[in-house]
Amino acid sequence: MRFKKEQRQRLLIEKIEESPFITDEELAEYFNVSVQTIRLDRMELQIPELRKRIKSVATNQWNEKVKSLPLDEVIGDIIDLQLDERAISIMKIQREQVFSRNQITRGHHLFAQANSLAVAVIDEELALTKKAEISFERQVKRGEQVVAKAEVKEVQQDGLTIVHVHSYVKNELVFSGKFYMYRSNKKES
Amino acid sequence: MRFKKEQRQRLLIEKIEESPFITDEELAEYFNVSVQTIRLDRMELQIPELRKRIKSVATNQWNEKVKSLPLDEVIGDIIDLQLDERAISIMKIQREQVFSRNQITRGHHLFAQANSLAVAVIDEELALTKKAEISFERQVKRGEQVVAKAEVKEVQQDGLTIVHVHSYVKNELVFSGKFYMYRSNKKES
DNA sequence: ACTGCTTTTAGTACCTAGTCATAATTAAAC
DNA sequence: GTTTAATTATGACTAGGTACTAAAAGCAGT
Repeated sequence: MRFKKEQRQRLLIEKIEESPFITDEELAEYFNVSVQTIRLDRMELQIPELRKRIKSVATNQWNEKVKSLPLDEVIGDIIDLQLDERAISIMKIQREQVFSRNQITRGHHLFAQANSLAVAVIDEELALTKKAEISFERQVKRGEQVVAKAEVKEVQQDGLTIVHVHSYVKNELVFSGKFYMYRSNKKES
Repeated sequence: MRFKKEQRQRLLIEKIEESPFITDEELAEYFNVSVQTIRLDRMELQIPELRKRIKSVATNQWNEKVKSLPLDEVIGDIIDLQLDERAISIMKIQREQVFSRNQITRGHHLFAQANSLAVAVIDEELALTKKAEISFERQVKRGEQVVAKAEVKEVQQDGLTIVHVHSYVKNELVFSGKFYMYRSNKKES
């Protein structure tokens, strides 16, 4: 039996996402319907024709290659910042940040958000991480919004600064870390 | 004056390389010759038609994307892997990975390399990081090649696995970390 | 069983950005 | 000034569509 419209259209979206270089004819064969049906579906779903899909893949990545370089000096969006005191950033977990098998966020993204927040909160041209103790408290899934809160705990006379970062999804702790930061061009990150 | 054949063909190659999404008609206008001449030129020079050029850009980059997701599942290139024993990966620091001000690698990239190596070394469908203690020993600059070595230190009966990762630039320790990993769908990363 | 509605097919004309082949025109070389 | 090379024109055909019209099939309620 062939699928009915609704399901076919859902599958169509997937199919095209998965392999955008497929013609209407091939799709028609795949779904065992006429070419016209596929075209109606594409129209309803606002899916452009093959050539435009190909072109957009080509141009997107043309642009991405040029573009995707800045943007991530800080991971996540900083929404509050009190230098040398505290800072808050939010980050929504995207598809690219999760393991495809189970949709769980790969740890280094949570670390990156926290670490870059720890860098940002310090009132200095540049701070570098010297050491960190971190703990992943609960799994974070795709689509969830992670709120990271950094607090400067201690500034030693040599500049070493201890920053605590706690990350939450809806008030639930998902990550915590204690970062030992050096100011300016002293040590490492 | 219009160029003569030889020169026009040299420029044609450049032009198409520079902006591969240009039609024969636009090229004809650009060089002030007929469309047919452009087509003859393309034939002589073995340059495929617009649609094939677009498609090849798209497939190239689509493959890269498809490849670079699983390849991105591990940060850096794994060059040695002994499951549940040890693993080595290398990563060359690119422009995008450093602070533009001083060319020092942002910490989360070193962490990401180490963390994903710790995930990879574990002989399980999927491992998640529970906790980590890490230390940035020396600054890493753009262009340097970081060699991360992971060693499985301890596997407890509940599956908790401790992995040590040491990262080097030319035999000099730049990063070290102790990762507490859970196997499969137990806790967090 | 018949009506009314949605869904699916079919068919036509037209489009873009080409290919391939042939012929005619123009420019350059000797 | 003729020959050769380069350019342009012309017509037929292609893939992968759009846009539109119209017929047929499927089904749901009465």
